[in-house]
Amino acid sequence: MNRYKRKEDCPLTFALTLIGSKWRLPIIWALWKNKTLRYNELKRHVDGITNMVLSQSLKEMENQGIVVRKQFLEIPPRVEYSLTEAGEALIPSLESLAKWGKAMQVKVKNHV
Amino acid sequence: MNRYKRKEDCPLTFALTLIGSKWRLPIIWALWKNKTLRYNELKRHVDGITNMVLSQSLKEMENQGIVVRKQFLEIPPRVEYSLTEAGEALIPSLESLAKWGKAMQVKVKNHV
DNA sequence: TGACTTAGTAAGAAATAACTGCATACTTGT
DNA sequence: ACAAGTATGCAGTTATTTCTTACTAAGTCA
Repeated sequence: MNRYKRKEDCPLTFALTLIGSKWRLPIIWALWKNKTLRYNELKRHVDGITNMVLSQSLKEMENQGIVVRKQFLEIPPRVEYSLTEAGEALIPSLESLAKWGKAMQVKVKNHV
Repeated sequence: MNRYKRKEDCPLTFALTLIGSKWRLPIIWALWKNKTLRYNELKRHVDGITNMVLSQSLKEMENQGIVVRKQFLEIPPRVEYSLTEAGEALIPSLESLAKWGKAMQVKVKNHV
């Protein structure tokens, strides 16, 4: 008895499609901590991410309204990324989730 | 400059490993709504899930301390699943995330 | 001229997650 | 006797994500 005909209609599932893949949280976190980062700076903050995945993710997050891209017409090129208001609105939820995650980590450690 | 040497140490990333895969939220949600469900009942509530994925997920979630399995020695077999306290502690975070997700859904609809 | 910088792109391979279909062993209802 | 319901599990395949290894443009600096 789901409230939603399609799973995609559930706001929670929808939220997870926005932040649930492997690199979304690290990207959001780096932007939150630094407010504004250039492409390669961001890449250095998100350790291990490839160009492919980073540029793809940024493009998607821009379309989804989580991230703003600001391009300067300079050479060498300069592009700055930051969170939108909607992106920042996500932070409290993430902090709440992180708190739960932390408690779970402790529990697992003590149990095993 | 991550605070954690390994990504797995981040409580947030850890939380997502617990709830981020395709069927975790639907399962948790069904158990939250109904408090206690037998295996096949649960399966009917989580529309489209396969036995493979459901039984696998339940086993993992039991190990992770999110779900309790209570087995009755009857014939035909009876097994009841419910959320642990830790599992229920997750609900407020999910509600907060869902609220954000809902706002994002509206935003996307209005924009496109 | 040739190396260096920045912000990406492209194509294919590899890794991971999920699905399909079937099997179990026992009991109740028709 | 036979179908249906109980709680799973396994093998094999497909689908989805992520990674690898290149490569680009335009200008600067030596």
